[in-house]
Amino acid sequence: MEEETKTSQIPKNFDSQTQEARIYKIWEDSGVFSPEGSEAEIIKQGIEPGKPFVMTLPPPNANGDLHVGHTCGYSFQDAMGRYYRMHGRPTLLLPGKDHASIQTEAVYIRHLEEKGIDKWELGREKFYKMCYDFCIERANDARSQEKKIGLSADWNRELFTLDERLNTVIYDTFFKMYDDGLIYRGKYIINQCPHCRTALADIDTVHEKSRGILAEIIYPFVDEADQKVAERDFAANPINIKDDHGKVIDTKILSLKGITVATTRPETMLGDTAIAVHPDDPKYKNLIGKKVRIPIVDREIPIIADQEVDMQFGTAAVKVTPAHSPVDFEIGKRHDLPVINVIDELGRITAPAPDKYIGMDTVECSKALVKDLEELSLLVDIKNYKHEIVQCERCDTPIQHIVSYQWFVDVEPLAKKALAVLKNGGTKIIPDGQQSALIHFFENIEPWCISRQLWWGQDIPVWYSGGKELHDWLLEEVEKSGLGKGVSELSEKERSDLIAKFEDEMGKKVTGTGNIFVQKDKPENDPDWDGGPSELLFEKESDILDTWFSSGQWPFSTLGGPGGDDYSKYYPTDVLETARDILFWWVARMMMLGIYRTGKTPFHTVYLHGMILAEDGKKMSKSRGNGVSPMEVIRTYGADALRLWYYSDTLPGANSPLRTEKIKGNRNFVNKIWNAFRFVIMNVQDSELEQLREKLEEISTEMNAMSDGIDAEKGEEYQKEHMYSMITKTNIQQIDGYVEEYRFNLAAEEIREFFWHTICDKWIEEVKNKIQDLKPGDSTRIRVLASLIHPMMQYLKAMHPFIPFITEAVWQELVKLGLADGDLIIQVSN
RNA sequence: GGGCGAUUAGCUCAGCUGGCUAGAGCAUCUCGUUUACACCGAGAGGGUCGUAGGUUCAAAUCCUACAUCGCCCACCA
Repeated sequence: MEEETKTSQIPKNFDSQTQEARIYKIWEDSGVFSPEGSEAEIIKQGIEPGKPFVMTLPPPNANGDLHVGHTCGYSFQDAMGRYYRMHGRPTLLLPGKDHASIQTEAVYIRHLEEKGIDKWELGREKFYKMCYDFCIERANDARSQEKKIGLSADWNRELFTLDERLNTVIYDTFFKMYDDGLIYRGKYIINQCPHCRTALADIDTVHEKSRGILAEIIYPFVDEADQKVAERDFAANPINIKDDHGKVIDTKILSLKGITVATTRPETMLGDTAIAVHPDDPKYKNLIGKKVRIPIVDREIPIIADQEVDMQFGTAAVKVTPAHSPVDFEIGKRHDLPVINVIDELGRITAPAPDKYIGMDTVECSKALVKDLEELSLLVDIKNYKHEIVQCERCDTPIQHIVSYQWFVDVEPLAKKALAVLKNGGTKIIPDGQQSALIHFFENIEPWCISRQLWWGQDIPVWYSGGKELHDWLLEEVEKSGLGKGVSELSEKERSDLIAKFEDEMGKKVTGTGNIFVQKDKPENDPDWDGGPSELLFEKESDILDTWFSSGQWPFSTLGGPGGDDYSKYYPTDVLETARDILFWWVARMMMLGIYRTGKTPFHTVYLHGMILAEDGKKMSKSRGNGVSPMEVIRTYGADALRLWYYSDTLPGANSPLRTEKIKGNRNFVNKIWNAFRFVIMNVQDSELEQLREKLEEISTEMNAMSDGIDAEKGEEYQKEHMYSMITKTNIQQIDGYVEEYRFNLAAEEIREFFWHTICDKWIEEVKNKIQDLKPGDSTRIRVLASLIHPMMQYLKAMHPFIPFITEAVWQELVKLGLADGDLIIQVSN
């Protein structure tokens, strides 16, 4: 009768939906999510606490729900956290949320647009406030989802990347880098997204194949006498026309009127400042140094020689537009060419282009020019042409290369140090292949543009005396003059002369010196200004920082930065676990900024989990509608089932299609664990609990003392009693080894295999047979049961980091029976 | 153009530093209601480990080339 009662008390199936929330509450209440809490518990169990185990968790973007990639990361982070916590290390998993500047701004703008609200009408201040509230709300949602996967993070330390506490650290880095000359303001060719209306770092762009045109245009010689040279040299060197396979099928002789160039973007001719040819090209050799006239614009430009020009491509002569092509910008620098910018921030043609074209967008202008050139008989050819274009990563708008003043970080010296760390093993990337990729990235790194013309993000802590326009104007003048000094180093005379020139050119009165103040708060005075404080204008930098500038400091900013309490205890951190696709964006920056700011690499290991694909093997995306919400999976199969799938299937370096049937299989495994213990609990009589407890303790003591295996001399009975425990112990050691080597798939497989097919299929069946005829209270029965329960309980501990909910749920049942004590989450074994 | 990776059972994938008849989950087939679990158990079928060479006593595992596929980076007009 009693047996029946007990069985009916425990449901046949583990109901993850109701149980998980209850279990999570137990953990939160236990206080062990904080390193202080876990340390106290470790000490309480009489164990000397080990070195803290610390992970700063990748902050998800606070603009949407968690996706399967986020919960994948959390599963690995949590497994490591729980594992080391249960191995006596005070553990800190530090959570947060990322403001994700450009991405969130794009998301929020769309959100506003749906409500018919325009960003520009709203105004900066209001937009910021509303976006902030939006993020905080989303962050709350995200947090509750993080709890659902079982994340044992220290919520009291959670931070948002725009938190004031972080700003302080981040600005300190900015100031230090500025002082070290690593941050500078400069006029360079940048990627401009006309839709987002901001500059973008190279890494924030994507390259896509696109259909376009290739137009051949004649730039007539200024000196008609040059046609004679052309007549001789062009005829002697006809252009080969090739088919798709590179076979020469025809030849043609170039127009003698001038130089024929091929371009995919005719509109940029408005900003051309040279024609470049290869120095050894026999066609053009004798024309180097001569001049041609840009059609329509009527500007004379020189023919220059540059090694970059490919003699085999097109007409082997290129137009050079330093303002609108990165390659041309470099050529321009080498030959000291003027930079004429004819495209504005919105992607429209602007002065000094001819009036007719001003205001057109680039495609419109290109069409108009082609037509006009044709009328002038200067268009030789136009055909469809497939080529790669650069797009904004966020909105897919083709980016415009334009020249403008931006803030840059000279990352090269930082990359060198990071490279050294990678090469000497200070930080190891898993998988290996990605380590090579990162090395390659560091070896080829370019200056990082960190200013964005956006509203959502961190202010750049800079003030301009007399206004930004004046400063940038002075910068340009100083550079042109070749004085070789900065704006701040101008003599009084030089400065007043230049300012007078500026006032004259711009037709406005200057109230400031053009100096720059790198600080957070508005400066009170400018020592070089003598016009009286009331008239002094300080303009705040309106640009904001690239989001990766702050998230790149995450491992130490969250710990309070150098000098902070947490920093001294918990930095450098141990492992950084994240997705492979932000290796260059985030991991690279954390290494560079971390080493720069602290002198230490921020983590010894970077574990990159695989990318999760939809069941159809493609990337999950909203447009395809093949996305799967992790919350839905958790609701259906439970968090443990999903976690276990991650461990066994999302290997580093792999792309893993989500397999529902496997998750279902894992759910079955979770249920199997539940029922295995259900069997045990059902069999044990209340009257036997006392004896059983004693026996279990006895085995525990024996097992702790035992190191290399069972002592055969102790007899057969003894062996029987400890056999299961011994085998289990060995198996657990194997699993520990896997975890410490980050081979989670092997650990997960082993756990499944061992518990299901050894403990359940073999041992439980054996025990069933052994106790079949024994009466409750029989000492053999107690011994047999204990010999099974002991290893099963040990195995619960080993399984806990992977599948925390079911193991804790079972453990709590054992606590009820007095067979276990405390919470499984902090059962420390050393 | 450069970098990284993949190719193993019907499907999705394991297989670390080379070594017992190559594994798992799911799927398929046969049998089984034995008081933990049918979200179960017992068992079965199924692979010349992309191709061609090479190193070795021994290769899915190391090397070379090729083929196919994928991802990332990139300034060819």
